[in-house]
Amino acid sequence: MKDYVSEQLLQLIEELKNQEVLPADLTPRFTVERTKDKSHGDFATNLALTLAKPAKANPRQIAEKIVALLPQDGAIERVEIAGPGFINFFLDESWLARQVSAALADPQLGVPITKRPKTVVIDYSSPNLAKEMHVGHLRSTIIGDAVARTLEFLGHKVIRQNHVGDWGTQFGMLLALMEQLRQTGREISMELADLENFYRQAKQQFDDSPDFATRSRQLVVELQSGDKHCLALWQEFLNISLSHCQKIYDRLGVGLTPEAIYGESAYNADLPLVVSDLEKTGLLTEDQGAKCVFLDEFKGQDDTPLPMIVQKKDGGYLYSTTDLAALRYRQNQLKADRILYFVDVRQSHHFRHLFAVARKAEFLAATTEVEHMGFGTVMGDDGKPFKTRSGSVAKLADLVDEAEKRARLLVAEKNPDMAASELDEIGRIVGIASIKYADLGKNRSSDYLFSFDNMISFEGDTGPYMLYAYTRVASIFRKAEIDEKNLSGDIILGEEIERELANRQIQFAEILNRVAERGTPHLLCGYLYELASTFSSFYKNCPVLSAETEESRNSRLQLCLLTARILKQGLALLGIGTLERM
RNA sequence: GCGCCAGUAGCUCAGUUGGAUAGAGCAUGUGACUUCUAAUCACAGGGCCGAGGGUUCGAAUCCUUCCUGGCGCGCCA
Repeated sequence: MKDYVSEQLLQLIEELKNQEVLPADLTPRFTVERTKDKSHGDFATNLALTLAKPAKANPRQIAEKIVALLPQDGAIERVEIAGPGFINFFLDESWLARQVSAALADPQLGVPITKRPKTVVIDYSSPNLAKEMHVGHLRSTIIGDAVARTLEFLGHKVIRQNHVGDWGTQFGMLLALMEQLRQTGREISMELADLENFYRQAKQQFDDSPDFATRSRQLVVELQSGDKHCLALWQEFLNISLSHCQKIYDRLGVGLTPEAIYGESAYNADLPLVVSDLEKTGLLTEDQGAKCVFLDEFKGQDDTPLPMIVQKKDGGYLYSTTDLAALRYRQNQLKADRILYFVDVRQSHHFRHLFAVARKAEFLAATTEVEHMGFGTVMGDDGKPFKTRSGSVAKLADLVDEAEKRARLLVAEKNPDMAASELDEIGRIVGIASIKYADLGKNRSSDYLFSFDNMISFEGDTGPYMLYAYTRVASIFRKAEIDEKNLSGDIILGEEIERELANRQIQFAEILNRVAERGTPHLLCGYLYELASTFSSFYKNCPVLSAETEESRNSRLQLCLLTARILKQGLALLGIGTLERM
């Protein structure tokens, strides 16, 4: 609708140019926005205000000219000029009602499939397989997942890439410990059940025992040269670690599968080629024995050029090299039109550098968009990165356990007679929803404070509130005992709150497009919360099943149905499941 | 030292890229359950948008100088 109004205004500007009210070379910047205040209509534009200066006229006079030129339109009931020269648009009620009917008839709920589908590669989650997944992986995993789902819903082809850390020197000490345990006849898979502890043991031995450290380094070299024994140990380790990750993904309802795994080691063979190709394009410089790329835009202290080192003086490669290889693979093999990285915002400098080098080296097509979708740190009550009470990094699995436990407790409090199995199920869904909603609801790029108390408080803007809102709609249909497929009749927007609800409902598409464009699921959370809260208010004020007339009852049932569908779909795009009762 | 990000109600956070009277939730206070789930709803109080200066019809938003906090900055990832 916003786009539609903008379109008309653009035509109108041309008309004004023909009339020589405006200079011909002018391309005005203006906005069409939803209003905050109902008295300002449903939409408003500042066009007349921005035109005042170039037209050398009073903004209100220009506004009048604009209004006079606006075509008669079924969607707009009336137009008003207000304040210093804003033009306010009031939506036609029957038009709004028809939009609701159309959305109900549409499996996409009124959200158009994109006319220009893109292949979008999304790099997210990407844990280090040497350790267990911890709280630091939460945001990348669930924000990336939500954006992936949203892009798919809009009709794009999404390729998920889980760029796991499965290579590097730390694997030497892990393999050394595996080897040692095997010699003493211990069952390795058992020992690896607690990855975190395994890593700690290996690290400790590495620090304490020179023999162990030597063996570790030796194993790294053997692994890199493709030694069979080493590769087998390494593969065994990876399998176990990956299955830990998959377990977390499944619990969290994250749409990552083994198919998405394409780790650092996948690029090993490519690394020398990256370096030689950089050399061919003349970008490579040797500096103090290391192979570097220097770009003029990247300066360090005292204006000294800042290199991107792609090969160390000992011949080893670095993460920059791997990232370049990955970027090229995504461009050439995966045919990406757009590449998104959901990685800690602290790496933003690295990514700027990486993208610039990749462009210069033509590893990326000029038309390919690449964006670092950085996210902030999860903080504890003390304002420092979130840790457990004992001061160690919080394992994701423990976090999920805790959330489920707390959620179950509160659900049990509300439903003293509920069967244990149902409590488990509901507690699980509510717990996960709480964690995910609390995280996804915050602006991606800033740090946020993690608090179980806030997110499982069950009051206000929380995951549980969203699920509760959904169950209330669901219960209406249970009670009514009607098949939603048989609902028909016109939508009647008699009450102000009904109008408001309809207005929200038809906004879904606009929100999803913005989420997809900016990689910001918190906009969807905010929208769904407003929808749920508008619905709660409607639910209070407008009896549905006992509505005064049959027409009103039918209309309200349809408003309920669309609310339910948008809530369910919207939450699904966030990776949050719904419940029919709770 | 250089660079990036942040500073909005007691707390946690929004603020549609410069728009109309800066908004939510929690917490506090008041009212509403014989009526579709009160995990709810309605209402109230609460603000020098870190500070100063500038740009203009109009600034939380843009520019500038400071203050405070966080994070980066050549062979880790």
